[in-house]
Amino acid sequence: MSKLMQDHYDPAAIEAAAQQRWENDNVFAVSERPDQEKFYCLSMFPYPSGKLHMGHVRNYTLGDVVARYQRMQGKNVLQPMGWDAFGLPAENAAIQHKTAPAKWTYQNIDYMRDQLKSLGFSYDWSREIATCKPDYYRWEQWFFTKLFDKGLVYKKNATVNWDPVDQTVLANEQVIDGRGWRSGAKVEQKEIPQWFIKITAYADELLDDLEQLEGWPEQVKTMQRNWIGRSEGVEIDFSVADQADPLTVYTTRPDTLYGVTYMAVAAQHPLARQAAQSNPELAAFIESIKSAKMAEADLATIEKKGMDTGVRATHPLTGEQIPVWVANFVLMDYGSGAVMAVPAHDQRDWEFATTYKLPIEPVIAPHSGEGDISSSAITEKGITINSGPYTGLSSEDAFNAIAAALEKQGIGRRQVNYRLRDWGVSRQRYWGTPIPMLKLADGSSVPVPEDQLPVILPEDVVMDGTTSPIKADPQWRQTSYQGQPAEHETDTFDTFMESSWYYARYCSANYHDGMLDPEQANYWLPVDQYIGGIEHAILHLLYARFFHKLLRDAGLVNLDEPFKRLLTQGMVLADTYYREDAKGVTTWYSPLDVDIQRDEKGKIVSAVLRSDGQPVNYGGMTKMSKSKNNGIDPQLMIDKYGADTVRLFMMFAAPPEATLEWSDSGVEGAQRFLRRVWRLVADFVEVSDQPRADNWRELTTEQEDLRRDVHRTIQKVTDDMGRRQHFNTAIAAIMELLNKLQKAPLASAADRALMAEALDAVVLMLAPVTPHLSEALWQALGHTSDCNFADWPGYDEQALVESSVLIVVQVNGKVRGKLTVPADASEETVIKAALEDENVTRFTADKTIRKQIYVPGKLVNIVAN
RNA sequence: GCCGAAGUGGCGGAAUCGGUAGACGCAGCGGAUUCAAAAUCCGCCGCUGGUAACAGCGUGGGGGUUCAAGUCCCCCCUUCGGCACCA
Repeated sequence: MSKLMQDHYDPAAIEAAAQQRWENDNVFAVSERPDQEKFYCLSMFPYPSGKLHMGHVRNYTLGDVVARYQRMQGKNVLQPMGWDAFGLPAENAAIQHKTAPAKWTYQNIDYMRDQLKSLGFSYDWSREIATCKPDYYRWEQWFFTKLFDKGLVYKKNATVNWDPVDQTVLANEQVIDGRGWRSGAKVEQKEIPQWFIKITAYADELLDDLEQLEGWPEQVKTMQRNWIGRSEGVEIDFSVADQADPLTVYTTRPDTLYGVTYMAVAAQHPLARQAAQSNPELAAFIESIKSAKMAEADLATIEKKGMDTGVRATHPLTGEQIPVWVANFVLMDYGSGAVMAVPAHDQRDWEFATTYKLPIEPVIAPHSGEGDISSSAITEKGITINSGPYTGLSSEDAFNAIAAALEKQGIGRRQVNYRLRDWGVSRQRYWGTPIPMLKLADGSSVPVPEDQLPVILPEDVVMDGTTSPIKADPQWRQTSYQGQPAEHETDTFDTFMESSWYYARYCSANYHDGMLDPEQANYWLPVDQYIGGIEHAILHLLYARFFHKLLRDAGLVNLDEPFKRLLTQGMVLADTYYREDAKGVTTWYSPLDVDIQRDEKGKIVSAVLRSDGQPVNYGGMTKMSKSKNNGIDPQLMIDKYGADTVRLFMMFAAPPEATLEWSDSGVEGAQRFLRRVWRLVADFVEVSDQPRADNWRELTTEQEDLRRDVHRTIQKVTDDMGRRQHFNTAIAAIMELLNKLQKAPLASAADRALMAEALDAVVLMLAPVTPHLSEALWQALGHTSDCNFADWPGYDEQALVESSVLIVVQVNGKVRGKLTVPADASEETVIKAALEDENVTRFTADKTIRKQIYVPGKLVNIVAN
């Protein structure tokens, strides 16, 4: 008999062949088809840092599985890919390698594109975007000038976070623990003119529309709600002696107004500066706290410091004189840069008052009656005390009464406040989109006229390590505006700008007449499934949602939200191993270079470095990182096992949201399974010329059971992949079925028909995860259609019907027996049989039966004592 | 501190709506095949006791609800992620 297919699974050969066909035939390029249901599947695009890491592989495998599954559901699936190509690493690499950021970036893109192709992802490459190309960023510049015209852009001279390593300004949202989120350098304070976009104008909508996002994890929506931080309070004016302007503060607790014992202002507050002019001690103090870290995260943990300015404010209701302090925990940029302090009912104020021996005056009796003002503040609401005419009111009533009184006197206003601040988009970097603004001789700023866009960033530059090449080049800056000399803005945009609208650009990636082709954008949008790391839960996703609303208000798209369903994938971890030398210096070793030793039960007892046979310490499972040398290069794994094996392992080892622990032996197990699938098909193909039954009417009990298993598996895998997105259990179910199929006979015509049906289903169900293998096996099974677009297997309700069921019998909740009964057996019959079970009677013999619980088709519980 | 998620065999994980805890895989052990090895195949595999049938225990800890709890409620511990006194 001739060999119809190779009996050995050779991933390298079949993967290359499949990928070549897909590329040659442009299989995954799509266009709008109004008659077909569309599905837009998007994975967060990568920064082209050099090569793919496992986190990318996981993210893009998840996306590809979803895209391929939806394609097999008959949908018109768009799955694009591109490059978040601007960013600081390119500048650092350029300095290090004495090359230009552009060149480095383009080389990385070329390499990583090949890697993505070698993983078999079904992208429409005709829509590839690189954000550093003028035909992308020109529209971002254009849109910014439109926002300027609408009054949504403004410039302000503001205190900003200065990253001394990256030489750049960071938004507060981008500062983590007082350090730059990318460089890790300690952030300093600096005043620089900045461009801002008014995201706060959309705060309410960004908050309210979260409710529309039913396909988003609740956890992410909660984070965004907290980030926006809407609060309702009152703005109160405190008059200050010898000052025309009052000291204005915002509070959410006007009910505690009678408990104000001091005020606190920021170091940069005009009142503090003025007081410092005649008070050298105060000036020195202000100088000392100005250099301190000012990120909100750090404010929480720094030691609270303050000094009395000598200035006195007047209490708006009692007329009392209140000392004004300068304090290091008050931010000039947040609200008015001043707060009223109520130490009895605010923990921070309490601690500060305790430190500086300031009075603490309780004005609220808490509802619970608990709390001791000598040990901490009482923040609970209650009934007002010591509050003049407002005494005896509930906190809520006091809030309203005091707010009304202040409003009547014109010294207070009810106000909604947000934690969210406007988006500072200026960066002092070179490798970014030039901000399309011109500075005129009179110091004013105007947008670059539309016919002069794009403002092109020169790519052929030399980096000196400190100054941006466009800042260093006076020629580049010079231009004219309406016949007058003008200067280009030399700052560039925050790279979150590019990633805030790329999802929309993909819909008409090659459109030259505008930012978006609204017709194409409105066909594809919204993104039906967005997939990316949980670390983007706030910043990127909030900016992208904001940008979408801006695009909508510009008439470019017509929906409120860009991402319908969101999947946030967990990190990829690996084992860490290290040694510490005599000086306490730690060296980390790659898990690939370490051998594990186990005891007879398989428990790990020691680890040695393969090169010298000496022991190394185990440092636990942590996120793959360069610093711990535990990154596993995806390329090595693809070369060794093939893309399908890597993809299968990634999907099988953990559910998507959980962390994934890398395991070499787990990868081998994945490959073992694929070899078994291959061989089972090969064995079946050997008998493919023998007759098969053409109906399911005359099956034996064994054949019926097997067919039921096949259709149950289809049912489960369909639910797991589509609704639950638990790909690990889908794969487990397929593995389970394969174990049964391997034991099934091929002797009769019915056996062979059954196997043919089962193998078709297995190959198709695996296709989203292991597309190359499935394509090869689909052909081997005699199909001429394209596996990528084959119909997802359906299940036969008839085949699922079972004639008998297993009933668990419990006595007092403990399993004491199992019964197989006809599926249509009555409750009485089942309970009777349960009571007669030999092991059951052992536990009921000397007891009185009190109760019998019957869960149809599942369980009987006999309660006896 | 607050918010969120989680804690299950030697390991990764499963148990989807309160109904057999440990599916599937890894590791391990025993066997077959082999000159031998790899590969492959078959079997065992939560802990304790027992030849076994079976029994007791068991889902971070402690309480509770229920005929029945990994799942629900209360308290506590630990880990991870996010946030940072929000005026």
